[in-house]
Amino acid sequence: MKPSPNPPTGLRARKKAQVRRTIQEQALRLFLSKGYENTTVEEIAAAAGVSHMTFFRHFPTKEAVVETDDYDPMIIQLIERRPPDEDALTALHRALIQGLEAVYAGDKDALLVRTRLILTTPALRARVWENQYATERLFAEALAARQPEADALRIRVLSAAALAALNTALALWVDSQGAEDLPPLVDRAFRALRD
Amino acid sequence: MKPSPNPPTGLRARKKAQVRRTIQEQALRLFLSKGYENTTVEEIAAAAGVSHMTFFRHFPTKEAVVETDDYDPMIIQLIERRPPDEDALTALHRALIQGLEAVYAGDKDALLVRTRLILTTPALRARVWENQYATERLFAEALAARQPEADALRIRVLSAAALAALNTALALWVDSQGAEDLPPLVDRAFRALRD
DNA sequence: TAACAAATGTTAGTCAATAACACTTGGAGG
DNA sequence: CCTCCAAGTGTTATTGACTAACATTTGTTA
Repeated sequence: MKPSPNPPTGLRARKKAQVRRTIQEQALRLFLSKGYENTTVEEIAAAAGVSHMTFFRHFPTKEAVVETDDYDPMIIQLIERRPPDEDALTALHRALIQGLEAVYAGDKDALLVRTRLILTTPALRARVWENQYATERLFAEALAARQPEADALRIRVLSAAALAALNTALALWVDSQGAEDLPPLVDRAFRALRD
Repeated sequence: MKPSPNPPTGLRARKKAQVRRTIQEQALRLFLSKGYENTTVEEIAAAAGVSHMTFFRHFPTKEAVVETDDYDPMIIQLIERRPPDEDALTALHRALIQGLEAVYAGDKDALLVRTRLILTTPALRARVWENQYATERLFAEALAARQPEADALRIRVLSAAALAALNTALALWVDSQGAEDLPPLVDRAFRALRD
């Protein structure tokens, strides 16, 4: 049994990753040009030069092809590293801002395009919120690890509220076509939460 | 052109309402006994003695059959009637509690069963959140009507956070099997929000 | 009671998703 | 280098949500 701490790098694995990337690119291109609902999985697969079965072997659902890479582990780490005397809401605020800066710096335009697509497509919005339900619980766990004394209801409410603040900031960012900068919007959203 | 301020009461309308009710009852019964995913629309329709087309003429999707009657208008009214000098978050808190008491008093057990079904079924959870996206905006509008001076971002964040608090309370209520009372949980959730 | 319209049924589709089975090809050991 | 295994893919068939077109039943209303 191999330890396999890092992914395989053989030709086979490279091909697989390439197919996955191609599917994702073609899907995004088609969604943006003719809309999510008007694009069939069959079309995406054809555009990527594979069969629809290959599509579903790489992505469990049509929605999954739009999903962001999972930022949760990064944010969780950032939360756990906040100073233990820091208020729970502040810790969430700072951790989210730190994580966001990293993503935002490299990806800004792509992030805007994809976020707009998601927020304007009901099926994709629903998918995102479903993910956030899980994220909320991870946040709550991370907060509990920091402060084992804390009230369970309180940290769950604050986790949910923090994600709500982030979502609102994202919505306004998309509304402004990216004219406003995202991190300041998130700051304002958290300040609104604090009264 | 008739004003039609109240629904028609003829035999036809009564039959239609009856069919709708029967479909909803049979659907809920089947969902609870064999699970949402394991129940097909065809089965529900057969149990209600209609064809699957009639099902879809009464409910746009399979998920819609579980949806609560729309409480939004009531809550909106309650928000708008809060004293104008009251803080936005407090207004949301009081309005939600008032609306909740009304629903809770009459419906408690049915509410618990249906809420549990929804929270344990991913497809239904997603549907609820999609609705809450709309509800959030209605709340924000109602708050803006009360206080035209208020910051748009702030009232949207607070609306989203209020719904997050309500959701968390509902989740804990379901977790406790209804042993805890819901209104106090909502109160605690809002207090957590206020720091 | 005749005529209209609302409600439902029948039938035939589309599309997402899954399953079963066959095929191609990279990778590891001899 | 060759062989064999398994990962990756293709083909085909099926289920289930949902839609469209058209026919049929059944209140309503004049």
